[in-house]
Amino acid sequence: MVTSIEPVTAASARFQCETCELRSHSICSALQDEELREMNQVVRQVSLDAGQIVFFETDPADFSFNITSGVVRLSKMLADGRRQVTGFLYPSDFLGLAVGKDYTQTAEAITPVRMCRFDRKDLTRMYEKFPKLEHRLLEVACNEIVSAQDQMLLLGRKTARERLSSFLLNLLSRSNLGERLIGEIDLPMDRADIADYLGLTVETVSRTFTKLRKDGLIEMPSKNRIVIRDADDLADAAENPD
Amino acid sequence: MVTSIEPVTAASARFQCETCELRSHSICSALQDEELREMNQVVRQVSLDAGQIVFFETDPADFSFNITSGVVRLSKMLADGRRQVTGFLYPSDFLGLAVGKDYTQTAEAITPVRMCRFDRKDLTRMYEKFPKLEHRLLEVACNEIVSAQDQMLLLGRKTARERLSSFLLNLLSRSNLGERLIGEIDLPMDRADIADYLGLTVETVSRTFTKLRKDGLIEMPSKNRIVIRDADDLADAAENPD
DNA sequence: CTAGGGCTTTGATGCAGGTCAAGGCGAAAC
DNA sequence: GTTTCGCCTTGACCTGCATCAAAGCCCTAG
Repeated sequence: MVTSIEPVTAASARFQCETCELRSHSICSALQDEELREMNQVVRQVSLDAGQIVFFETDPADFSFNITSGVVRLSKMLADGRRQVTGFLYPSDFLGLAVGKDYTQTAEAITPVRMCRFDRKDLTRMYEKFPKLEHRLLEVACNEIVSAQDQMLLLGRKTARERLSSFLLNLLSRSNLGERLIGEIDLPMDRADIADYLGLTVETVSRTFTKLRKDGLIEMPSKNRIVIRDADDLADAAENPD
Repeated sequence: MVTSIEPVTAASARFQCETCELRSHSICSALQDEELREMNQVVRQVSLDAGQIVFFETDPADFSFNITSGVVRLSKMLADGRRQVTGFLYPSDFLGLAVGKDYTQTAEAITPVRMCRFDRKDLTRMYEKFPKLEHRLLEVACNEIVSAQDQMLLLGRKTARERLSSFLLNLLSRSNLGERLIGEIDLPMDRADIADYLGLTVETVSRTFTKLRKDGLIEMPSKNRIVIRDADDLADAAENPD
């Protein structure tokens, strides 16, 4: 559950959005200064500690969020405890596209997280006023569909080695938004999260990390730190069984 | 490739949309009579034979479609031929949400198919004129995201038996749009399509059909015809390993 | 500095589903 | 009717990943 909800005064909030460095990446990029100011009227800053739930998969879907810092894990569970992680959200990612009455997955902070929270009713009013916003959101939704399809291919047809390689490459491109790809990435999630994201077990994930390391494709300065020696080689590994 | 593209005269087209029985299910439900008439100016009816490609996964994404009859299979391939079927589209389904320059998957008719084809440029103009249309499309996109997540859970964590049971239940609910669930469904796709959709092999799909039949969960009057004896029992099978 | 606990890795073994190989079966062609 | 051909099913065997079990490795608390 949400720990701290700090209402933002009109003045400070306005200031914040205008100077927000994520503005060009997030859905806010659809809005002009003037329009953004209006968004500010309905946004609240929210902070979560690592491990806290943003929402649970049957909660009424009252809010949407824009991650401003930290990482959020999305997942679905079966009654017997089997879990599928459906995604990891980073700063500038939008959370809560759901169209129905309730959320269909659980969102949990895996690091300390800050985000902008919107009441979905307010957001609906914003859509009507600024169709550009809805257009942008459709764009976001389409991108999500495309990655979901990639993930289906991964889960349905790829080997453990291909899965982990694909995953690392994804993280690499996301962690360097717009910049050139430097070869080092940080893993804020633990092995169980990775396993549940890739449809594997922790043991297989661990063994596969070891193999990639022994094959010289990656280095592991620490458990949560991966250096990619050659992104092209890893891209091969991501699409060739073995 | 598209075989027959029949331009529709303004008069006949107008008539068609107004009396289209799928109107309330498709994206057209967002539009009033007057607005729909305008959509008609930019739509073309397209017919395909079974087996024909609608578009290929690297083609420029110039068109979007509304299926009016038949079934379309969506899929992605790896270089070595492994294939993941990402979905089956039925009448009233929208095809071509892609946001990028190119399609990211292949669409192929698996039965004779008819659809309404839109030039994406025209569609963009329509969005601007009728924001309701874009709103509706966002709704469609969100639904697609939700099913994609269900499919990830299926591919990542379910057993063969659970996968096939889930699949049959999905078909059951889709093939009876809005009506009560009668227990019989038609399988327009072959075993290879099902296998590639569920992340299995044809052999496993076949064996699993046999098991479900022997367990009394389904009957198979013919290869492409399935009778669901008890939807609740099948729903159990869809979420319990074994 | 040492002990404890939670992650991660590694090893040994098992099994669900893949692979390989025959048959079956129904529809279309002749 | 009978041949053929493409799909589907079944059987025998194999394997990649899961499962079960036991160390290792931090990190934190005392």
